[in-house]
Amino acid sequence: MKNRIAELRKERKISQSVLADAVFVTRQTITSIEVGKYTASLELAYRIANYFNLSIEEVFDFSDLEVLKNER
Amino acid sequence: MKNRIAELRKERKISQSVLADAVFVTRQTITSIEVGKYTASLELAYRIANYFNLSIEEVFDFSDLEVLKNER
DNA sequence: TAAAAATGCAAAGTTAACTATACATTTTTC
DNA sequence: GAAAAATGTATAGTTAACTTTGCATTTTTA
Repeated sequence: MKNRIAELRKERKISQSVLADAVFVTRQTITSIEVGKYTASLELAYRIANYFNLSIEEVFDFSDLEVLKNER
Repeated sequence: MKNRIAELRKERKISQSVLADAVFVTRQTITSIEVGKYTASLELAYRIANYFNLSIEEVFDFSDLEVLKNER
């Protein structure tokens, strides 16, 4: 799943380490999620969105799941 | 983490099985999430919220995480 | 331009989300 | 009131999120 984390970090000049500490995970976790190696948990997604004062839907891109929705 | 899934299901008279099928998980997964045995993944949270035409934040209760937010 | 900070990336280990199966109890429907 | 549907709960197994460690490269700062 795609997300805007790297983009939001750069806009606000926040390093991976600072974000990682703020949301209580390791830098490696932030990196992995940024590059799409895996998807954030719901709690982490919320913490990240909240850190940027955005909703989860504004940070994470669910458009690749819409297909399944339309298949219902 | 708390959520409004059982409540939303009952309002709309949708069984666990029907919801499970609609969001591509087993009934056991829905049950476990409803009773708080574990937290939904981000993708599943999105699918469930979307099924009810709500945002993730409207279905899942993150208030137990606010503490951490305020500690920043 | 050297030092410090930030990023990239990789691998092994742990934990939590989810599946599959199964059976007992409760609720709904006919 | 019997059958069918829905729910509760439990357990063993798989997969994916996340940690930990470590080191190499790039970018920033003094």
